[in-house]
Amino acid sequence: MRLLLVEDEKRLSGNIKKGLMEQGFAVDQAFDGEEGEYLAESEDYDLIILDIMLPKRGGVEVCKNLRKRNIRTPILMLTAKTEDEDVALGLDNGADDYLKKPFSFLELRSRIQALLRRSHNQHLTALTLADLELDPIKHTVTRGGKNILLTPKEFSVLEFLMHHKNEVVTRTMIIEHVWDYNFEGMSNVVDVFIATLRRKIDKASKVKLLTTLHGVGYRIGVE
Amino acid sequence: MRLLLVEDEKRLSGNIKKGLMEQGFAVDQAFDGEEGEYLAESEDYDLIILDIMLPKRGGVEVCKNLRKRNIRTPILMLTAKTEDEDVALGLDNGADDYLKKPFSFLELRSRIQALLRRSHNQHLTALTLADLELDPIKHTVTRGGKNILLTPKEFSVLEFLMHHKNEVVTRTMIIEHVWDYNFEGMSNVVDVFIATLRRKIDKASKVKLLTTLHGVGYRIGVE
DNA sequence: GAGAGTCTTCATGAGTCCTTAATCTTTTCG
DNA sequence: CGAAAAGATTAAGGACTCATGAAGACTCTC
Repeated sequence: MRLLLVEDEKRLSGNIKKGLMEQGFAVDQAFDGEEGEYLAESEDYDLIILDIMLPKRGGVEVCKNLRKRNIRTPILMLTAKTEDEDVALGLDNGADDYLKKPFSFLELRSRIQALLRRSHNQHLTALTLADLELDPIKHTVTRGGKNILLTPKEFSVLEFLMHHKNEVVTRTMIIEHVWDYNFEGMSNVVDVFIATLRRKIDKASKVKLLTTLHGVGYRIGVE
Repeated sequence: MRLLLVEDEKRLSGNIKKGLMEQGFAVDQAFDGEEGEYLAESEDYDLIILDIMLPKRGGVEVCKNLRKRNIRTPILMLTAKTEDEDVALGLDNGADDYLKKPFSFLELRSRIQALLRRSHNQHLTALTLADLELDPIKHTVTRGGKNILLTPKEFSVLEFLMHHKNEVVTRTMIIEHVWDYNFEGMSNVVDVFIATLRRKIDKASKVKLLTTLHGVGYRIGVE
């Protein structure tokens, strides 16, 4: 799950990012409106968290511009208490929800999940494929009832694959959704993670779920 | 003892939370009806304090929806004096008691305790996991029959973990729930408390109940 | 306002995970 | 078939994350 956080207070931004990463989100940060808008346009996020008071370009304007260009990613606005009129303005200009500062992480999390539920409709429920099950809330994976321990990145990769079960997924798609945009190395990271996932998920079972599409990418699904 | 507080006036909500935490309750806050209902459904509380006038979804409706889904957690409604008809409506829809604003903290506390006493008589609430037992009413913890002395914070952390046994719990979740922090000052307090709990609970026993999920958080449960 | 108990921060060493790179295997296509 | 490209697999370092002891800060009680 990929998320853009546009917030200029570095300390707050860092803490939010940390909390969300613990939940398994990949988080990109922008520290002013211009940068935020640019990223929101060029990358593909599941959700945008947008502060209203921002250097260079205000949150409301960013929001408006994005909607104008037909980018429909859910937007959650952050506002200080003195910016009440801006909230209304933001909602008028295409924001989906707002949260007043200061807020707790619990609040933020439940807003995010509400928005994701509304847009994707799926990200909350357990993902299953044959006897493989991935529960994004409990953060657990089982195959045939047996618990499988995955590292955070392994979990994210698998989650992404499961969201696209029976579809072809390219390496670039995986990189773009699981890693944040700071990632530069054109390497075989993905291959390595696929290998690990195969070892942990497919090795013990006769039915192999992970298949390679030579020259294209990977696919998870029953043959 | 876990408690959900659904109240949109941030100042009032903050004060109530603070007072209740001093009494040893763990308090989660929600600031509108939607969020409150979501939390009440997904978490497991001993009591819900529910304001009637709420943004997005009124208290009466929340109450009704929860009962419809068979959630029987005791509900204490808060009402302004002008909302007399709503009180009746609320009680009809499954609320257990109400309190008129403004109220003193003493009043609130005695209502809460009355409700808790009533519900706890109906089903016993000690949390158990293998030979570990935590009694939120007596405020005691035993492992293998042996009494274990915990400080208040240690007790709260353990209680939170026990409510989510076999689930992954992130540091942020623990901080949010046990401490009255927002985001500022994420330190390694949680790590330290986990270490202490390990020493007091797991050290003497062969079966270790507390496990670390690297990069994610902690989990209590038998492997 | 001294002292006990509790909470929080800090520093260090231990441990795990991520990434890269190098080598081996499979697939593709002339 | 055989060469070249793509993929699989493994191992090692460096980066990041945790565990824990100890010291300092705080809080309550007397």
